[in-house]
Order: sequence, then C-alpha cells, then structure tokens
Amino acid sequence: MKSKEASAITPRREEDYPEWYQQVVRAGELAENSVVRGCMVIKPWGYGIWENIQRSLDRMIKDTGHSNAYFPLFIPLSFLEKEAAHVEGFAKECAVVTHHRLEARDGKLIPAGELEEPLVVRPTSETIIGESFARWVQSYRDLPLLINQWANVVRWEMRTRLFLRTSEFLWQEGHTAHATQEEAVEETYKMLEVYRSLAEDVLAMPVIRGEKIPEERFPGAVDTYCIEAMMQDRKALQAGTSHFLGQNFAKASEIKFLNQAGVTEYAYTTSWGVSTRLIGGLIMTHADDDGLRLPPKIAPKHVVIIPVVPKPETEAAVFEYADSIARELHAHSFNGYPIEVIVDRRDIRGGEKSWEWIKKGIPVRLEVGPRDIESRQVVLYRRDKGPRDKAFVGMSEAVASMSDTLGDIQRSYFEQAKVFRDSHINRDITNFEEFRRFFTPKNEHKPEIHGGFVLAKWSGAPEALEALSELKVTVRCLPLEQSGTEGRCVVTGKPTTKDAIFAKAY
RNA sequence: CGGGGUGUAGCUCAGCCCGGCUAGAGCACUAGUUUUGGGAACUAGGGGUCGGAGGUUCAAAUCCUCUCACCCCGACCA
Repeated sequence: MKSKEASAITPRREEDYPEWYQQVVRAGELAENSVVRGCMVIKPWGYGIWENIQRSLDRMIKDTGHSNAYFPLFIPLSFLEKEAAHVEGFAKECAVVTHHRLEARDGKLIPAGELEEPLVVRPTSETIIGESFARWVQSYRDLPLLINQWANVVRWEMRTRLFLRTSEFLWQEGHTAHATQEEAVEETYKMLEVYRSLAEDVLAMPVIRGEKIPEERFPGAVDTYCIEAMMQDRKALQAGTSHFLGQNFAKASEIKFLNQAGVTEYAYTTSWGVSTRLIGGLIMTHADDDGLRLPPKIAPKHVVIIPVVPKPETEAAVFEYADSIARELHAHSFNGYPIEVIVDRRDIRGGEKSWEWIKKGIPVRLEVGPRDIESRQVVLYRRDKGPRDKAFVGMSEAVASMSDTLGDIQRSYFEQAKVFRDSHINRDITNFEEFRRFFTPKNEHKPEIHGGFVLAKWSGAPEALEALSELKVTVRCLPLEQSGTEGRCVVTGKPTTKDAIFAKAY
C-alpha cells in the first residue's frame, strides 16, 4: 500500500479553516455555487439535511400552536417604507423587480412593460404579512394569531459563503400578533426556547440564549433574542433569532383590534426565524478532518451497507444478505421514524465507497461480504470513532441495537461540542488589555485559530463599541442567565451588572 | 460603490512577459487487462470556438483597444 493521506479533507482545520469548510461542503456533496452570483445549488444530500431540520422544527412549531401559511414572494416597494428602521436595515440589500415582460430585439431580450410600482423580492415578510394580519384581526377574539411560513428570501449580500450567507436562502419565519405586550414577549421567549431545543436536541449544537444589544437588533424590533453557537474556529454563529416587535409593525401595517372594553388598540407582534445557515453551523460544529459528521436525527440516511464482493459469483448472495439487513433495519425506528438505510451497490472499489460515506458524514457503515454471510455477522463502523475502528457484530444484534447506537452517536456529538465550547469560554478576563490579547492572533497575516467567547461585564457605552470594532469583536448577546453581580465593564471600566458574551462572529 | 486580481478541457491550473509546428499537465470521465475485506495499477481513448468583439501581424491563448463575467480586500450582513 502506498502512503495514505492522513485525513480525507485537505487542508485540515488548523491549517486553513475557511478552505477546510469549503472542502467539507464539496466533499460531502452538500451544495455548490451556482452560475447566479451569491446563490447556491443545494444538492440532494444537503437538501435531505434541510428536510429533516424542517421535519423536526415544523413539528415543534405546530406543537406550540402555530399554523403554516404562505405569503407572496413580491412585496410592493411602498410596504417596505412603512417602518422607518426596517427600511433603513434592508434598503441596501434588496432585489427589485421593475418590469414584467421581455421583448426580443436584435436577438436580445429587453425588459419591457415597466411596473407602476416596483416590487421587492422579500428580504423578510413582516410588511406583507402585516397587510394580511390587519384584515384578519378585528377583535381581541381574533388573537393571538400564530402563523409560520416556510419560504425563500433574498438579501443581496456583498460577500457570500455557502450556507452561511447566500443571496437567496431558505428559512422559516414565524409571525404572530397578540393582544398584550406580556403575551407577545412570552411568545418571543417561547420560540427562542424552541430554537434552543432544535439546536441542542436535534442538531447536537450547544447554544447560548441571549438578548441582542440595541445596535445588533433586527431593524424595527423592540427586542431581539438569539441563540449563539461556537464554531470550531471559536468564532460565534448566530443560529436563530426571535424578535419582540412591540407595536412598531402593528402601527406600520394598521393591525388594530377592539379590546374587551370596546377600545381600539394596536396589536403586539413577534417574528422569529432560522435558516439554511443552520447547516453551516452543523458543519462547523461537528465536521472533522475526514469531513462531515451528521447527528443521526438529521442524517438523510442513518446506515450505509457496503457489500463486499471479492468474486463476481458471490455478488448475488452478498446483495441479498445486504438487502435483508436493510429491510430489517428499516422496520426498526429511531427518534420516531424508520431507520433509513442505503445499500451501496455501485460498481466501484470498496475503499472509495467507504471514504465517500465518511466524507458525507453518515453515522454508521456496515460492510458485509461472503465471510459475514457464513458467520451471520456484519462489520460495523461508527462515524464518531476512527475510520478504521471496526467492530464485528452479530447481524441480529446489530439490527436490534442500531437505534441505541444512533442515540449514542447523537449524544456523543453533543457532548464533544459542549466540551469544546465550554473550554473556550473565558470567564476570567476583567480588563481591556487582557481582552485585547485574547482576541489578537499571533500571526497577523494568516491568523491562526484563536480567541473564543469571553463572558464579562458590559456597560453599553457608545465608545466601547468602537473599541470592539477595532478588534473585530462584537457583543454576541447578553445571556438570559445573568449573574446580577456588580462589576466593571471589560471595555470601559464603567460599573455595571450586565453580563455579556463577546466574540468574533460569522 | 472605491482599490486590486483572474478568465485556457467537467475541475484545478501551466503556457502569455519575449507572437511561430497539430494548445498542454494533474484529477475526473470511457474501454480493456490485472487487482479487490479500507482512498488500485497499467494500457488505450473521448473531450477545447484559449470569456466576447474589434485591431496590429505572413502568423495571436500570447501584443493593443473596447466589452462582459467572476474572484479578493473595504463598507453591509439570518
């Protein structure tokens, strides 16, 4: 055997993290750049992950009383103008439709039929949904209104990266209207908790729930809450947001109702969303130098069976054995759904197949060959163990214990990620000099993986933001769990009780 | 929108500065042979309007002009 590569993905994480990320996406056949600038093609394996995220989250959204609906892709320009902060926030990144027809001229197609009012491709749907809400809500009896939509949105970003930031992305956006502020705030927290559960219990990605500082709020929101995750380069990823919009959008869209006292009031609204960015978070949380590692709860397939066929005449028997194991596994369930199995019958070399599935992150690989038929066994490999770490297991035992094995892998991913994150949260930094040192890479030109999260005091003074931006550090959130202790702001030294998470971010 | 860069095979790129035989390499793809329980080897093949238009020249991937697209840095960001 010739000298083999040390890892399936080149470069390794510590060599060049951004490039490693790209290579994992490519090797895992998750997505690729499309011919349209900033937009991605999500390939079947990547889309399968999204479908499973949808499946889990959709269940949770419905279990908390919401219903799905669908609103238009196009928003009249004038709608976006209704909420001042909202315009400000989104104006610079909107795709605008100005024509509705093409005319052939000299073999070229020229836009014609100019629209009276331009349409904006939705960057988010508060305003167009608000228009419906205004008509749907008349009485306090019509509230709360609890709506969600699965959709695509477009934000014309300057700099894009597959899954993390693309001009078009897939998401869900919840929009609710309530009679009282308390109820709307409660909704905001409730959905934040749903997102925490999705991230931690389904994606095995530990997150910190917190409140955004005013400068980081959603345009038009009164309060923005978020879940923040730590990637393996120790940078933060905002993985989901939940906004309390107060009456800002209700006033902009005239969402009014008569209360029990017969008085007209504006409703209180919320909105909340997570996107295909979660897949980027998933990759940067779990993938290693051999490629993707998928938590079983969102893996499109749980098990691949690789038939080993040393001689052509053994093929029929081996395939039959593989198929029978696949059928038996599929009859068992994991996390409430049938175990999904694929038998890889392709006529390529076994080693190549194995590595392909390793890079795609499938949780379990089973190899079966003529010898295994004899002894009624399988060779079992787990993605949370080494690529050559095999176990010979009796066939019926492997089938019976597969659900437990998958649960085990799910847990081990979460534990690993949590240990990693917690070991890179610094709680001891008390002054700006230490802070600066923590966030300054040794190698300025090609920064090594450095820093992490700093949990420290924050006063919110304007001059502090400038100091942070020089370091390219942001306040990720004020965690919901606050110590309440007196202290001094890590940036300015001003007295404060607020705890904040600081980090460089995606 | 400011500054820089790149367009040559499906992918990654060499060739350009200094113009010259039929435009190359690696990977990928096809076929055959030998292999096969962890990323195979050999042999033979297929595949290109050199981003586009115009110009200079006996001759242009190479020089000049225009143009289009994309990438990187900055401002912006689920």
